[in-house]
Amino acid sequence: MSLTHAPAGAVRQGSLRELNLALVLGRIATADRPPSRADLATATGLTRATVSAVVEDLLAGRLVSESDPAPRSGAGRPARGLVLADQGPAGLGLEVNVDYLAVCVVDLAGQVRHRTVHRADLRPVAPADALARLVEMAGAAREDAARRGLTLVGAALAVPGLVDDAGLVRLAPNLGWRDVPVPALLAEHPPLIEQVPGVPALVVDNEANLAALGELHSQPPGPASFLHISGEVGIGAGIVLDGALFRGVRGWSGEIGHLPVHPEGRPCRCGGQGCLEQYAGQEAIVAAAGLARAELPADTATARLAELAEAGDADALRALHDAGTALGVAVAGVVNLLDLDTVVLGGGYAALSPWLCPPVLAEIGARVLTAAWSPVTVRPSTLGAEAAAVGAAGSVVRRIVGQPAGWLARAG
Amino acid sequence: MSLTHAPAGAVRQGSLRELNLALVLGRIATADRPPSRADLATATGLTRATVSAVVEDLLAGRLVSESDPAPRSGAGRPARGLVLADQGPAGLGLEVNVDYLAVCVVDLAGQVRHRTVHRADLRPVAPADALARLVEMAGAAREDAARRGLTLVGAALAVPGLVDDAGLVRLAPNLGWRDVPVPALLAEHPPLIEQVPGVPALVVDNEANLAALGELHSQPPGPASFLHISGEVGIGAGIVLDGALFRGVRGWSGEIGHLPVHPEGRPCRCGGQGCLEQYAGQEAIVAAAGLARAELPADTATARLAELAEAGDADALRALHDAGTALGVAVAGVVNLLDLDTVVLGGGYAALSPWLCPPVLAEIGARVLTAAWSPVTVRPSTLGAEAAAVGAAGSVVRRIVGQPAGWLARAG
DNA sequence: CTCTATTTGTTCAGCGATTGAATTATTTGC
DNA sequence: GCAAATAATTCAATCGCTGAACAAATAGAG
Repeated sequence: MSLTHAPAGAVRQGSLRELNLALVLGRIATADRPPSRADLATATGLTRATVSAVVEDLLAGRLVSESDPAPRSGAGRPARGLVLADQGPAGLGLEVNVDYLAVCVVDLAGQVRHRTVHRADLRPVAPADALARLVEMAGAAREDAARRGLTLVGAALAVPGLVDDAGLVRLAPNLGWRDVPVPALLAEHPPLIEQVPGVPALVVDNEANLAALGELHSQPPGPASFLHISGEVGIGAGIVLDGALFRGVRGWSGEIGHLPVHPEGRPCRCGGQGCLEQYAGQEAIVAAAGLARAELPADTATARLAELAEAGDADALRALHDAGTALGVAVAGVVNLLDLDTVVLGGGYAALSPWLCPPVLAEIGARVLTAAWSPVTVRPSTLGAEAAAVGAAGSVVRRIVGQPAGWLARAG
Repeated sequence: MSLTHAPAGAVRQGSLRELNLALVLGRIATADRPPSRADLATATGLTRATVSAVVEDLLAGRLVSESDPAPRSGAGRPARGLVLADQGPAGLGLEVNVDYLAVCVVDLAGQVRHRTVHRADLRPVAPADALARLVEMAGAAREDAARRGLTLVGAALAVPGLVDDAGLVRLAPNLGWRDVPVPALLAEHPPLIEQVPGVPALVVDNEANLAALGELHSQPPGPASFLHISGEVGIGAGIVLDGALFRGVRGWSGEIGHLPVHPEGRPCRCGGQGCLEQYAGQEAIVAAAGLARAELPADTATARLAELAEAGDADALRALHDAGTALGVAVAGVVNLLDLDTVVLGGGYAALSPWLCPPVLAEIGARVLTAAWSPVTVRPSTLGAEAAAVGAAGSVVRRIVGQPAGWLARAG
């Protein structure tokens, strides 16, 4: 049933204002032009009187600011446009990946206001040391943010692996992490975050999930429902349904890399056989293209593949076509199951999408029952390499936009 | 982001009462024992004063009634228990399937209060005639319901095929239906439904979706997230996520029958190759068991298979094992993707589950990365053959429970 | 240049719904 | 029979939305 879900708990007097604060702020956030109070009233169904009162709260809390009057034709008192404040709360995005550390700061409007990437092979580094370096970068990010009038209200860390509810990294195979208690390790450093009710100080999540969120909130915003596939050494997917990330019962959704595409095919390190990862993972493509593993650091493998394909190298083109076909088989299954109309190729796949998209689309066309009535779009990610860090930071500020009352209670 | 979603529109004074009516009624519906007003107050976080006022509205609207005081030990004034009324609004469930028509009436509490099944081969019958028979059965159901004090407030029709938003049956291959405008055909008959704000008079939906909803609201209620697989001639799945049916972008989710399990295997009538349906569909199992298609009407095929397997017939056991393995490959993919912890085998699979579950579980164990940490349950459906009709009727009354204000506005 | 139409935004009395404390109701146990 | 305990109701106070009137600011007509 797709009913409008009622809030879980009791609805009291104050909830009313909380909900309308979120409603109006959300409208301001998603509008394509700075809306006036009158625009907001007609868009939300509230009276202008209520919108004025709500906006007054938002202005007082410095979540929105008035912009120059938008040029408008016709008579009447000119409107004052409302935009998300470029100062105030901001989100801290952190990412630990196989070959880099990334930190970024995203403001309310979703703009990336700070970004640092530190390239290094993290596999030989102990988790505590990797996190210590990240905290150092985050400290510098916080100072830079403060100079811009931004306050960090929460952090999200992207990790290429399975994370449980408590933030414990159960397994990050390509990083060599196992049962790493990230929150406990980070708690040993001085806090960088100003706590706000309703915003967790630290969220640890799968890199593919956060990259999908980044895509959802990118400019222009992605569709409400799509599948975002991060093709790295492993293959992870973030599933966005109706504008929300679907995490699964335990938060371990999106393991598309282990969808069986050749059930009696190559054995996989997961214990299964014929998993997608064995046919469309980075190592599989590199091997199929005839490139020796040794001469290629992980972070240049896709770039080298793209170069070769661009130059018309037959082995590389065949390898990419085969990988795209395997990917297409898996994607066709997902589309049949979930009836999605958009598939985004991210991570290492983004740069390879000119060669991957055609075979993926071919498999979808052949295997998806409903493709005849409704076309499926397959496109590369709009965000760059550190999409997960941006998505992580964005997920923090989205909480403020979704529940502004917490911030307002703090800021008075 | 798993935020509590705010209602889409403006939140006004009246919404407050609407939301709390739904909150309290929902609590009454899901409680295992009739709760008192005081119980509801502590459970919801509302004050007893508010709960009393809300309950008064619900009693006046005959959505709940007071039950005998629940036996309780200790001092104090005895509580008056509150239960969903066994009179008042009810849902009409309709089902057109290959070999039967079914009609049922479900009351607020989810009890099936009326049920009629008419067995017949519907394939040679024109859609309009099939629907006319169904309407005749529904008329009798309404009279029976009225005698029990029940008012039909909405109907849902289950069809084994693809249905679009407007209720047009795009394609029901096993029934031979194509582009059947069900709402228009039903509009030619006198209405059976008393319109209530917020409850659509007629919803047409896929049989697998509605069967999954039936399982969700069965006694005892199913888990909040699970996959329900209806194994008939085709194989459809209903995906329940966080207590809500996931329908996909266009309402065509759950086409699990066309998940590729042997990408270069048998051609499928969908145009793809190696679809699950070719290995675990009813016809495939029957053929693999060496049973001639002609001697078996569709509705007895699974019964006959179960008989043979029970008797130890080697061909039947092998056919079921192979089908279960194919099903397990597909299910393992779904579990990897969505991280579900429960899979329900319904429809024709329910009776065959003693032989299907073991190979399905084996494939899950071998292929699901996270199975080691979190076991996946595979079990047969608790509802019987006409699960879709019950789920359809249940989906109607769930709307009343979710939005009682509409009914109360009507009933004064 | 002035007047009118038009649109924006604010002010304020009224009202519905929740709250919290006090009150009433009803039973158990001493 | 009385005190303790639990259930449910009553009522003034309060919070936040509404609707209408009003003030502000501009374009266009004459």
